[in-house]
Amino acid sequence: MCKNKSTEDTIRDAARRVFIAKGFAGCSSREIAKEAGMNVALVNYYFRSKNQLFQLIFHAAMEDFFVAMLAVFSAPIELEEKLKIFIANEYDFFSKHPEIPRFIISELTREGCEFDEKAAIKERIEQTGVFQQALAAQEAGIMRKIDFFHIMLLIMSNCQYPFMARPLIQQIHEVETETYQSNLMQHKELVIEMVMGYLFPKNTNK
Amino acid sequence: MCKNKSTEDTIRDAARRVFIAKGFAGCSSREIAKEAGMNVALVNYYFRSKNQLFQLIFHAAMEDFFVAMLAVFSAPIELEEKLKIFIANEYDFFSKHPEIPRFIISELTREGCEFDEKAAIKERIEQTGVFQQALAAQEAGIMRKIDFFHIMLLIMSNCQYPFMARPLIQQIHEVETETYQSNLMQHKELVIEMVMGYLFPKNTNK
DNA sequence: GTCTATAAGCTGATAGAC
DNA sequence: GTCTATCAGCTTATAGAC
Repeated sequence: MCKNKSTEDTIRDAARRVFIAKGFAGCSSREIAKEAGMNVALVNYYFRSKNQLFQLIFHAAMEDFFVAMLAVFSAPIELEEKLKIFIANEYDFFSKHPEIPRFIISELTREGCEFDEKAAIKERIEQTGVFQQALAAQEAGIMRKIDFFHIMLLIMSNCQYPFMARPLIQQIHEVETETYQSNLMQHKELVIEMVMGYLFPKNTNK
Repeated sequence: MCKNKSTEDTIRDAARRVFIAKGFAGCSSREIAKEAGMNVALVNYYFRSKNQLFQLIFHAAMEDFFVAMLAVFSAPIELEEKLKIFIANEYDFFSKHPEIPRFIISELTREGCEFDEKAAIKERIEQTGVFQQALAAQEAGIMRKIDFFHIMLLIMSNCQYPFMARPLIQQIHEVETETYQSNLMQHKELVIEMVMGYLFPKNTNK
């Protein structure tokens, strides 16, 4: 009901938009202030420095990114169904936030982007029990025996790249952005079929 | 035999390294000059402006990128073999130039990066005849009937993302860069198996 | 909390000496 | 061709008035 966002929140939201669109190096504090309808002094009053504001936005983006992944892994369902839903969820999430994968990868590549700390992503994935579930499925002969590294990379490649690469693919295929997006909805089904077919090969000898 | 590169070439090579590592917004003309062991005035003497130098580097990178793709498409070999070699070649190329996909996608995303012009990638792919080859294979029932858009996106996702996402994947899996690179060599085989298996389903009923 | 004014430094680009 | 010196304009960040 409170339509009046605080100054702090207004700046934070503007910063998120600008940083995600242009990256840390691609924008100035003044640009963020302008986007928020404020002035530079206010940005530094609330967040001390451009870098500190950036860390805030970046860590929040990483958190959203991983939370979207972890939620499904924790669900008490069969592995095959779980991975299927996982892929579908990733497509839904990135349809709403298509810039996130490029933003995260670009900024992690940039020197001076501290992020060794906390996170501990692997631990958090382990805690969902999905590793053991995969191992069990592999032992039972249901799932192809490949390392979790490859499984994750496979899925992430096919879920994230299509959103990151839109400008490049459009350069090649000369389709409108709307057409591109609807093509990705088809691509999702195709990815599910291919990845699941590969990870869970059915010996269809009746 | 001529070990003395010209000043122009020295600056161009330095610019390539710096631009590809840090992006247009992430570096200054002075930094490029310093990397080349020159001063700013020389950079602008030979290339007029930072932006003009960037366009030169970027267009050359795009050209290398697409030439690496097109070479295989033109070969007079069977489609299945062709795509297999294509994937292997992409992995070889990106092993040597792992920053290229991220560089191209990041800069194409940046506003102010002109590149609608020339290129005409689609035409150049069409001229290799690989489209028709795919259509023929689909008509003959050898190849799964999906649009070339999806085939390309599938292959590019699985060939480019693993190189772009190294910092992110290392964040998750906590492996050394050397280990990561050797994992990608395994991943190549896995990608070939999965993609080829999906595109060319064999009804193994003997 | 919010503003203007200002600090000190970096930026792209050029003029002019050699 | 190569250099130093310099330009106007932008950058991050802060000091001080209100």
